Amino acid sequence: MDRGNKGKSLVSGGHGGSEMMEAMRRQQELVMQLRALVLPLLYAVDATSADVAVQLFDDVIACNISVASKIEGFLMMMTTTGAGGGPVDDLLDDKSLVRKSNSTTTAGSGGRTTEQAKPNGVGQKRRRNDKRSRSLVTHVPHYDGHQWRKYGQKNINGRQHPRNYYRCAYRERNCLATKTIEQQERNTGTSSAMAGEESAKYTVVYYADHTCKDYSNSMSMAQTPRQHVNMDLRNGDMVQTTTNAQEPEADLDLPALLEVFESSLINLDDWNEDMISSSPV
DNA sequence: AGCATTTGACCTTC
DNA sequence: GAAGGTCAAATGCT
Repeated sequence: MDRGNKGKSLVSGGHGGSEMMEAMRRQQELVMQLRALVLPLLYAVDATSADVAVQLFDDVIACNISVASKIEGFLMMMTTTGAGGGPVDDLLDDKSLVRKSNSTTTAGSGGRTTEQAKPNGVGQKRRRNDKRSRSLVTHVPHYDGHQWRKYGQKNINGRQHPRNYYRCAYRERNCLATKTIEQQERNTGTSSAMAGEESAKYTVVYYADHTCKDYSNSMSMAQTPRQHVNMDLRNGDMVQTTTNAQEPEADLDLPALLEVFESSLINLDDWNEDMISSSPV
């Protein structure tokens, strides 16, 4: 439904800062995808080179984050001092942003009350128009450098394909990152089902940031967890799971992985707002 | 046996 | 009340 778009505030185009943030974010995503592609293969060939690659990737990401934070600071200054004013007005125009934090105190009607209102936010509902979300369109929704565990699937009203819900596999480390993956409507004129699957695009929406990053990085330095990429035949979906398989994966879909660099579209409408709303106080 | 996924129920938001 | 998001028991897989 268009419910999710109802409150979608618009960052007016042409803001230099927004464009820069867009580029930085896109760069981050692409580096993460490249990291997920290269490291498993490299570890299978030469662990030493792989360690160097890990450092290089981390350095690139660190540089990116550094620049992004500077831009963020600049944007913050512009908005809090009232200069420009546009983005702030847009944000306040969104009802979801005004949504109070006291809604958490109302949790307590059903049978799971205390279990659900956990202090770390686990069990709290998120909305599709959550301002902290970022979306990505890709052919390979599972190659993002993180391990995910599926926890739900829903048929969405009026959609051809169900929406799949994933949370970070390191949730026990208080990593609240989640994402949803939804296959986009198939293009008309597709002659065969297989062709349709192969060219399928997925909308991936990320919620919250990974707080398990340090852990995964340190793990990759010492012993990169082997990742298995399996084909979920029922959904035509690839599932990346964390296992301790001994053999290097031979089932990585390289063409599909490479394709992501040509086809990924990052929808950054919300990212600028995200940076503003989630900035430290 | 242990772990991940599936799926129906429950809860929150709109 | 409908729709979306999450939980958790059941199920399947390795």
